[in-house]
Amino acid sequence: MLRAVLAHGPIPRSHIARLTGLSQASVTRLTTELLARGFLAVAPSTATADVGRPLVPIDFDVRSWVALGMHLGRDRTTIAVADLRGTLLATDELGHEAREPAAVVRQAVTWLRRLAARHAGGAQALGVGVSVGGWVDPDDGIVIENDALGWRNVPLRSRLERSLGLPVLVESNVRAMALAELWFGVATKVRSLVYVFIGNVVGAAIVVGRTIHRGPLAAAGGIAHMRLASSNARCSCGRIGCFQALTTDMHLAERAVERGLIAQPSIDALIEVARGGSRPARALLEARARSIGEGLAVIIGLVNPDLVVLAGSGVTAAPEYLATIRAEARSRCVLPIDAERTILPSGLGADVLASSSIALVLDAFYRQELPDVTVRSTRR
Amino acid sequence: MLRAVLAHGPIPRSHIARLTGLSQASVTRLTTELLARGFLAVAPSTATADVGRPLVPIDFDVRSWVALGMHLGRDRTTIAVADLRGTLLATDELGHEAREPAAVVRQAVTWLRRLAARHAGGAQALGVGVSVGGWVDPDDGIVIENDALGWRNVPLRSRLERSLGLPVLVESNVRAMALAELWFGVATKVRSLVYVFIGNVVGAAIVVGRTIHRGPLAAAGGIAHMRLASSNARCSCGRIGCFQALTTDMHLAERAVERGLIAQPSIDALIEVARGGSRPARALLEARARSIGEGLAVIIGLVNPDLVVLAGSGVTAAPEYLATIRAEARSRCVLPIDAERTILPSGLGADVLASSSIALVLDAFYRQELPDVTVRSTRR
DNA sequence: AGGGCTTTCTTTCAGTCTGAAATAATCCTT
DNA sequence: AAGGATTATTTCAGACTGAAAGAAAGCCCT
Repeated sequence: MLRAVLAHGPIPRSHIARLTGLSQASVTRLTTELLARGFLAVAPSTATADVGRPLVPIDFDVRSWVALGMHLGRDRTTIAVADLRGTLLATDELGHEAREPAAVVRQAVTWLRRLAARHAGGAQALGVGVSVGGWVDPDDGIVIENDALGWRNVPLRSRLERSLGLPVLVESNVRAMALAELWFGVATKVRSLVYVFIGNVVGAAIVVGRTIHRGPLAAAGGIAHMRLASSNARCSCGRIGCFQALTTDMHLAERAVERGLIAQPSIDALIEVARGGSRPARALLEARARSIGEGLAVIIGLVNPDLVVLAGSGVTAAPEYLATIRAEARSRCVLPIDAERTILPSGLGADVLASSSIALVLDAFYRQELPDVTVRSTRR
Repeated sequence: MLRAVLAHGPIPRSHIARLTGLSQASVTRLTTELLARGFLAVAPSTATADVGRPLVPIDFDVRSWVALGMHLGRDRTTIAVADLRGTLLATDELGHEAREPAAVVRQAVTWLRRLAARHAGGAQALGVGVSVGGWVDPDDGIVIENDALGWRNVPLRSRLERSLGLPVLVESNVRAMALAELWFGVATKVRSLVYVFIGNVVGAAIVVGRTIHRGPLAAAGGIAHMRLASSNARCSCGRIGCFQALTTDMHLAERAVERGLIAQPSIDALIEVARGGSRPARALLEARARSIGEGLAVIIGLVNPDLVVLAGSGVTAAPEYLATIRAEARSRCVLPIDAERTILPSGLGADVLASSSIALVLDAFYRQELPDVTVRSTRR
């Protein structure tokens, strides 16, 4: 029901009933409960049909509840406050003072408290979504391994729950971003999805039946060392031709430096040069796009999702290569895929990090998995 | 509930309640309904605890219902009758007289009717599972493409339902086999699974949350053209190093002929020679095992299933190479996988084809997806 | 202004499913 | 034959559902 409200903005009860297949009676009962709990509110009625009892549009109550989120990145923490619809009310970025878990957590907690106090307007917080890179076990809320921060087995959830007194949802950043895409991005109407992130690291998240598939080790989505045939670049794992070695920003930038196209290894500089007309720079970026397409073909062949969403600086910084990616994926794939429709760039803008941490909370909320928030129908 | 009965054989109601988490009251109600409908029966009581009211073991009623199945292969049709537990009551193989859909279907229907009449003992048939190679759309029951039989867009289900008057479930053979593994094989206790078949063709099936994931084109599990780096064998698709080109029986047999190891391209002959001590023959098989392991590493990294099940003549005919497959997969995989536990050979014997067609019916039955069979609790 | 008309929303009612707890059943032990 | 132990059944109340009847709230028309 909440999904119908999310998807269709302010919406009258009778439409909800039609969309969800529930009876009007059930919708009324549920909405009264949700109105009482402060999750929904009556929206100002817009001009509607000129006959019959007027529609009463229902919408999320953006005043009484908020979701909080934080993304713990290599160099900075992004914190966010958002309403139930996922609209960001405020975000902030904090440069790390130190990378020790204790210091990062302390800083994030302090500033998140402050941000919430200032922008939540007295609303209650549903919970806190924590998006963090590397290998994460969401069930226990533990960061198993994060090279960027140098963390190993950090019990993030228990620490944060203790100091914030709110439900905390820890998840890998790639999976969090996939959820954001699923709720607020281009994948809202899709059942299965593979989200592919290509930036300084590469990773994927698999969604089947609108549920993230994590696997027993919470490690599903590992595409870094998928072997591609198109090159023999050496990967940090010691092997040759890994997807990671061919597609990360860093790899490309280093190649460009080797070839004297740019002075410092920076992907932005390389894109700049390519846009300036440099043939070899463009060739490098084209080659990466083909590698990405090649990898996608493998993923699409194996998983055949409704949709593939591409994200990360490796894709968004130079969208002009999307066509190459699509063409390569299509030609490598035995399936007759419609690449224009099934391979899409991320629908989230610059606020991906903030949105993705928020998506963790709202996903749990919509699924009724949040510990203290359960909705049952009222009977009088 | 039925799953508990399937897993734990004859089992008293109170145990079912404990296993399923239902209350004893609900279990009683459901069992009485299922007993009345002839799905369950009271089993002969075995000697049990020597105090208290004796347990009444409940088991499937193997007399009043059966499942029927057929596998349409390249050269022959396998037909089967089985009880609700999946135990085969009778199977038969029919060589095709012709490969036209009409001829194959007519023959299969005739003989399946006869087999059922003879071995079902008056039991009703739940439905007919049809396992067929190639690209199949199970929703519409259409065989989109099957090269072995030369079929294109054959509306198999509608034809069979008309002539048999029973619910018909059409599914690709690989997915049917994965279901059989899920219900009767080594994957009964597992939530997610990738089933990898390697024989004259290669293919996979993906199970997440004990449900087959098919994807929008019903094409999930395509691993044939996944690129491996270990060789440059040319695939029928025109590319180099495809998984298919490196691992099918036919490919291996042809290689062996090229190298003069055997006279006729036959995988069995090659295995024979290798077992006889031929170094180059063994090297060929070892190389295939490593290729398979390499492919598995990609699959495991991406999907991270609870379990990988290997099947098909490419694996079962020469089980001595399983260790190589596992070792290669483990070494190629960045995850710390326990290959001995998570990569297993199929748990089904020679009756795979029959069992897999039966699994289609029982899977639908257990999920209550069979059109005329729905169970609701009784109230008096 | 007030009675129809139309549509939305609410309430009533009956039905289904559930589990807790009381009750019945059935065996073994003494 | 009574007592004990345990399983199976029934009774009961609670939760949820949809169908249908009823109330509400606007417009239209005279």
